Amino acid sequence: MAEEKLDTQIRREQIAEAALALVASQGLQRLNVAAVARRVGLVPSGIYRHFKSKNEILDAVLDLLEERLMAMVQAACQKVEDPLERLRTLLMSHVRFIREGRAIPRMIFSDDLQHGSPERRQRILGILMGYLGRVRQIVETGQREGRIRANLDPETVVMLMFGVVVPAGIRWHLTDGGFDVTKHAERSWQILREVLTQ
Amino acid sequence: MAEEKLDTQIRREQIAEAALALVASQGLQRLNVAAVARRVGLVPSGIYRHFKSKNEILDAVLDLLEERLMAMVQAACQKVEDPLERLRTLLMSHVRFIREGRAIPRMIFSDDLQHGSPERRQRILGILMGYLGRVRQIVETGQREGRIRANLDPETVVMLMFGVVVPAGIRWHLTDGGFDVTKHAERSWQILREVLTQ
DNA sequence: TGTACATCAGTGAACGCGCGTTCACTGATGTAC
DNA sequence: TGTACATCAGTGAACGCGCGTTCACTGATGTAC
Repeated sequence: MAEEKLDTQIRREQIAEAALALVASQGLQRLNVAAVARRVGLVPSGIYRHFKSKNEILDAVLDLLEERLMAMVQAACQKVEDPLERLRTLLMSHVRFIREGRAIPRMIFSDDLQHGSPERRQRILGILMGYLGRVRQIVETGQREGRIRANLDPETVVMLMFGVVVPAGIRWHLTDGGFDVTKHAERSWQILREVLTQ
Repeated sequence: MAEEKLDTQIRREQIAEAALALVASQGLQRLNVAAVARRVGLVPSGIYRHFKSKNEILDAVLDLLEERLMAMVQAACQKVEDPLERLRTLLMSHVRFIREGRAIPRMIFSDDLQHGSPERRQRILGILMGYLGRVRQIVETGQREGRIRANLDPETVVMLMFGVVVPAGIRWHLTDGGFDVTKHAERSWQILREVLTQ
């Protein structure tokens, strides 16, 4: 089945990526060892040469997830300077991710994950808070620079941004892509922008 | 185990309620026939006197869910007249539900459910759209009455409301109730209200 | 440069657990006479 | 009012499937001499 023997380092990456892709397209519930194995061209038991358990794979997936979330913020910050534009860019990145079926919000909201071990929930919370913290920094910078109204609670603003992305993702998935996430994000942004600046 | 023999009609209700409560407190993943049975004081196989399958139980739970969502809107409409106040009341009802651990948002967002049969996804989408439609009516009424800015897209407004509730629920669950949903909803509402009226 | 050996990724069969579901049986409840 | 019978909710044992995981074995790769 395997085309060639590969170093465990490489396989670990392949496996984590495969698992993430599976979660993205089919949800956590359908993430099973057999499917991951198939995707990397191994037999199920072969997975255990590289990971101790399915749980360990999930941890690796969470690492990937965190990496990507952070890269997203970083990219937005590098691309544009203005805080408002950064927020808008971030929003649009999320929209792109949703449309490309890349699991970011999907995992954080999954009940499955939320009911894993306390350590895992802690980890998820950490990823979420780390991300929200970075976004809050953008908001706070905007307030200091006078681009965003100073009398708004940054935390609430961040949650509102979050609230544009998540329900949109849910609806997009439920309708099999029949919900126009882009349009929704643009309209929501227009409204949010108004509140933030006015 | 059973304290007494009960009519299947009564048992069906008990079972559906028990299942809903389980989903609310522990998530869909931990919803199993044995747990439901324990909760109603039956042996697992006893469940099958009243439901053909676990899937049928899930359908009954969805019925309950729809009922409660709609009752929530209805209650808000009966309680207050002003569209803005209705929206606010609705928001606060959701907050209460989250805090009381009643599964409403939890199920609609569950990946598990979203990857059930196409019929089930259709059903969930139907429930969601039915609910959002009712909320949109409130918004549109507000616009006709001049209480809400007419140049806002009602659909987007509804999604923003949705966006206040969902992420709050997620964060509340992740932190085991350590996130102040009420405060978040109040602050969000202040901001939203500003946009809606101004 | 060639040979012997160690390492380790990959395989397939088998195990075991959780869990939904079935089935023959029990016994309480309600009805017919 | 009492007795016989039918109905049907409840039970416990057992089954079967999915799936994560283990294990003995294979064979390719790379290293030592």
